[in-house]
Amino acid sequence: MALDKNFFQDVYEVVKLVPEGRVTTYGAIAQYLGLKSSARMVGWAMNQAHVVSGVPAHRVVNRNGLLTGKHHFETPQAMQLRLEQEGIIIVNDKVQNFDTLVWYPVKELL
DNA sequence: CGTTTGACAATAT
DNA sequence: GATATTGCCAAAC
Repeated sequence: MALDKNFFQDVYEVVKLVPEGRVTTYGAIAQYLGLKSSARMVGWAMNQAHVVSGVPAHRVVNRNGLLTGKHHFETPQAMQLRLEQEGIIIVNDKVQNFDTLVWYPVKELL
């Protein structure tokens, strides 16, 4: 984890730690980094995520379980497609069983 | 160098 | 319950 200096780097590491078939939220990541409501920075970081390889940004959704950032993917369908590929059911751009699939780094890695 | 905005979230009205 | 406001940090303008 190592919060060197790059906020983004930490975000990427946490996202990489997300288990397959599982999703996380911006707030969860922000919380894990010690912040409380700077989920926007996480979103910012994800904007750069497409530049970095190995960052499963498709596993990051908003606290509502909605695929808000699908538009930032190669194709808007890529996000939903990848999630479904991992066994996650997406309906109307929303993660089904989100409560069960959500993965909190603070809680799991603690 | 000051202002705006961004893949959000939590609180307040 | 839904809309409006605030917080947070960094990058783009």
